[in-house]
Amino acid sequence: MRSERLLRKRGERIFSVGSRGCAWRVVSGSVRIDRQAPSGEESFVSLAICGDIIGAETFLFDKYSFAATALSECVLVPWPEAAPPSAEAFLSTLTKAEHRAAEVIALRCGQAANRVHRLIMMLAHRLDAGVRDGSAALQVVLPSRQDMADITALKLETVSRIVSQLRQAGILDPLQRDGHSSLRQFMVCQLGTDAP
Amino acid sequence: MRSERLLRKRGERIFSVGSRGCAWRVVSGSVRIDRQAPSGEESFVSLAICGDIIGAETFLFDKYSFAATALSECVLVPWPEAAPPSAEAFLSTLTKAEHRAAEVIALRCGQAANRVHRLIMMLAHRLDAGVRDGSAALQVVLPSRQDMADITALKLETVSRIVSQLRQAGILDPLQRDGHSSLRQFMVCQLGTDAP
DNA sequence: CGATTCCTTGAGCAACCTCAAAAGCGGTGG
DNA sequence: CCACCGCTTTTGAGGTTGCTCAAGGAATCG
Repeated sequence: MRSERLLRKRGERIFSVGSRGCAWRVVSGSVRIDRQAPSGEESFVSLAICGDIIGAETFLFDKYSFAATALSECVLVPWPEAAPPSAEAFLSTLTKAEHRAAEVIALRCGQAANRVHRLIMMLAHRLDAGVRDGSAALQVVLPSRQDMADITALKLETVSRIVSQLRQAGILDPLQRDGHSSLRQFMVCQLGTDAP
Repeated sequence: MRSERLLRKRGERIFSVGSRGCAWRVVSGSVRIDRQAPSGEESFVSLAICGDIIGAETFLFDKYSFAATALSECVLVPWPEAAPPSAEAFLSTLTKAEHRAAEVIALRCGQAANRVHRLIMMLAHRLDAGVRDGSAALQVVLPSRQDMADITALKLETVSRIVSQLRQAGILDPLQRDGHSSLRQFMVCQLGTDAP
């Protein structure tokens, strides 16, 4: 087994525009993809979560044309895992990326509270609780408020207010860590993404 | 020469979710891509303009997974033109689509006036004036106000107001057609996309 | 335990939305 | 040709939402 598995902490750079490297599959955590404006500043483009492929453009250019940064602690493995990718694998990647892009676009429609709620639902993942209590609990590690703002095209103060609202509404339940309630890690206590 | 060339008027459907067909290259005009929500209603996903490929997912599923509608009168040709597409051609399509997605996402950032202005600049194309006056004039046929609103995540009244502003500011110059100034067809009289 | 960075909360305001009415455009048929 | 219809666009007035600016509190790291 190759040990090329990559681990990045929240906020760490995974790759930058123009550097060399391979494509990766996101095994856990979440990643933001940015493009670089001619001026050099980066702006949010897309989101990658568990199962998504990032950096596929390296097969064509062998340099990354986007930048990738960890939104939460995340694990990546080189892609494709073994043999050179089939045309089908490529197409599957293409269509998956298109669907993800569609979801990301949708995150910028509608009321702020809904947008943030939908983003959180996208990031949340089933918690295989080990316990057999049948309740399909969801857990989520939130990105920084600034990252959430970049994704939803809101301001960080607005996102902060909405996360507070969701907490008060009982939709988000902060995990307890040595007495403190975490600002990042939550249990998600409502299934629908359609808020008022 | 095959006559499979497709011509669609403004507002006409090009293909729908679930129907069979091939991929197309947009030769002229502009196209909106929508996805279908589980509820059945369609929501804007992406934009295709001159040179873009749409419906590439048919190579994998042979059914369209998005819907496409003409934003302005447009011409399409089957893709790939002749031989089965190479892996490179696929990848090129993938990365082009990613770049387009990046631009579309950016159309939902910042102030309304800037967003609309940037959209118009994306849609505008160089007018080979036939005349040798050297001025690289730009021309654009605008989509309906509602379509522009869907793309920029604004409301149609807001888009209408901003188009009026741009007209008054001399950035858009309505083409004259038998005495009337067109609401759709404009000369673009400013190069930068960075408004105040 | 500072120092730094991130997050929260408040107050006031501008931008954008909503609702509504009227005008413009395009087609159809008398 | 004109009258009429439906649809799109424009424009106005007023209300909300989300932004800006600012300050204080919580978390993280050396």
